[in-house]
Formats: sequence, C-alpha cells, structure tokens
Amino acid sequence: MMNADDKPSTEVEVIDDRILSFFQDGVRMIGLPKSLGEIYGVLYASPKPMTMQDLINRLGISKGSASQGLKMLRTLGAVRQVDYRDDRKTYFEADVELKKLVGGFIREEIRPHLKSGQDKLARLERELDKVDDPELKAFYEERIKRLGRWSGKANLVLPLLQKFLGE
Amino acid sequence: MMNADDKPSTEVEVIDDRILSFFQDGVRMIGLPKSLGEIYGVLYASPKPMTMQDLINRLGISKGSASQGLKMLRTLGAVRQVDYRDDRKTYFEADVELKKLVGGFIREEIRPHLKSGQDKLARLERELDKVDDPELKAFYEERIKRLGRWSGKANLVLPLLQKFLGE
DNA sequence: GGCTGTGTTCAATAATAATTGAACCTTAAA
DNA sequence: TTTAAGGTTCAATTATTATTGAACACAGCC
Repeated sequence: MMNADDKPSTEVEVIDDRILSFFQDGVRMIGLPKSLGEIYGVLYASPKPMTMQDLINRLGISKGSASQGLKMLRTLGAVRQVDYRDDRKTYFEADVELKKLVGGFIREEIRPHLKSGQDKLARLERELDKVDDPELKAFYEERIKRLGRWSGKANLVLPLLQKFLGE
Repeated sequence: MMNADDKPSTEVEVIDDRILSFFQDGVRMIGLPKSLGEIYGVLYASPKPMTMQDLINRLGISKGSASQGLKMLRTLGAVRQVDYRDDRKTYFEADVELKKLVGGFIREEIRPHLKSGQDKLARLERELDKVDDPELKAFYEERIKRLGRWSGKANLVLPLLQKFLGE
C-alpha cells in the first residue's frame, strides 16, 4: 500500500497511496487478490505509462507477482500495453473506462460460473425423472425450476448492467 | 458436498448433492465461504425444516461451523428460524426469494464497502488542494472525479438491480 | 442443587489462496 | 555466440481465511 520503503513523503505520494487503498478495497469486494488492486491503483494514479520494474519498485512486490498481476489485469481489460519511448521495455497504463472494467469482470469471472451452474441445472433436470415419490418429485421440481429462473434472470441482468454502467 | 459418510445411495441423495454443489459454486462466485453454500444448499433441498444437528450429520461439519454458518445466513436473510414441532430445538428453513437473498447480500457485503470507499474519496478531494503543480493537479482532479462517478453509478444501480431481480 | 441437551464463542489449527524466487525463454546488443 | 535485460512460469513458501473443538451459557428436567 505504501511505497516500497513505507515512507510516503511528498503530497503526491500521499494521494497515490490513498488511491491505491481505494482500489485495494475495491478488488477485495469483488473477490480479486489485493495485489491486482494495488497494481491497478498505481497505474490509475500515474500520469505516465509505467514498466513492470516501476511497479516492482513502487509496491515492493516480486517480479513474478507483477508479471502475473499485469497478465490478469490485461485479460480483464483493465490495463493495456502502450507504445511509449523506444525501449525494449513494455509500458502499461490503466484503462479507466468503467464499461471496460465491468465488461471484463463479467466476461472473465461471472459468465464462466454462470455457465457451469446452468450445465449443472440441466443435469439435475434429467436426474429428476428417476424420483418415484410424486410429492417429493413435485417439491424438487419447484426448487429446480426456481434455480432456472434465477439463472435466467442473471443472464438478463448482466447485459443491462453493462449497458447502464457504460454510457 | 456428500453425506457425512460419502456414500450417496438413494436417488434423492444424488439430487441433494447436485443442488449442494450448485450452491457451493454459487457462493464462491460472490466470495462467501463454501460452508455457507453447503448449509444453504441442504436447506434449499429439504422439504422439511432442519435442526443444526441435522446439518452437522448431513455435512459432517462441526457444531461451531454450523452455528456460525447459520448465523451468517440469518443475517443475510437467506435462512430463517421456523416453528416446527414443540421441541427445544430450533428449526431452520431456506428463504428462497431471490429478492431477499440479493437484498441481504447487497446490504451486508456491498454497501459497507461502498460506503468506506466514498469516505476515502471525500478525504482524497480535500488532499487535492495541497498539490501545487497545476498540470498534475488537473490530472488527479480528473481521476478522482471519475472515481466519484463510479461510486455514484454503483449507488444508482444497486436499488435497480434489487428491483429487477425482485418481481 | 446437579445433570443433560441445545446453542454460542473464540483461540488454536487446518485448509486455501496469494506471493515469491529460481529456472527458464526470448531478443537484442556486444 | 556470448551476455544481459526483460519477461514468464510454476513449485515452494507465506499469508490469509475458514473450520474446529473445548469452554462456556442457558434452560428445562430429575
């Protein structure tokens, strides 16, 4: 959360740290590792693109962490590589479009779970036939149908959400 | 996920296990401990109210876990105590209203984070005055304002979400 | 009172998830 | 073709979270 040496000195560093801590909490809320929030936070608070080494210095994290964190953030669409100076290094900057962030999160973290849930449901429905007791069968039928409705609603609401947060 | 003895024998037990596994994944997705999903799943799949001891037997978990899990599920509004038989025991059943579940989750897990984020933002804005460099100040101003917009959108969207999932 | 069944709490422990660091790959410069 | 810098991967380690179990509280019964 702080500089690598734990001593924020300038006013700007204080602000950076606050922004960082904002994102640290933010990612926890949606169940992503803290370091993702930290990396994104640093990039979000930086007027210039940064290299992996910059992040390592700033946050005091390992090369492995930085590499993996950036990878994940890129697949989420939260961070992008940019051309900047004619280095061998790769430079990164935060993508600050909420639409993009939410979209990436839904695509990577929500959809797959939802899908696997729906597969499970389909299997469950087939299982149901084998229940003999008609009363019990009716009970399960209702409960399983309800799960289907939940799932359907989630499918409906996600695009709406994305749209709403997008404009 | 299975019975305490790991041998689902009847068809009904197979279905129960499938429902259970459905919820195990479901709670992971929203970042709650697996055991909550298990407990809720058992109750969701049960035509009758159950006691804590029933859950302990079914899931092979400890008394402490069961007690804590039920407590959490009650504060989320996912499970409720019901009168059933004139026992000394307390009986529980699942609340199956999606509205209620989503509402409880938003209230207990989302709102507090959102609130703390908004507090952080307010402090950040005050900090901003102390930045001298006008260019840098403009940059931070933009970024911080953007965070405020995100936060505002979240505040707007939550009630809508709840409404949409409710009917 | 003492005893038993039901439930809660919380420090200790176990399980899980995140982070590290060493080995490795690639590319470009020497 | 050797060296070094930038980057990735993944098994080992560390940190974090969840679960346990023992101690406790309460209520009804004997």
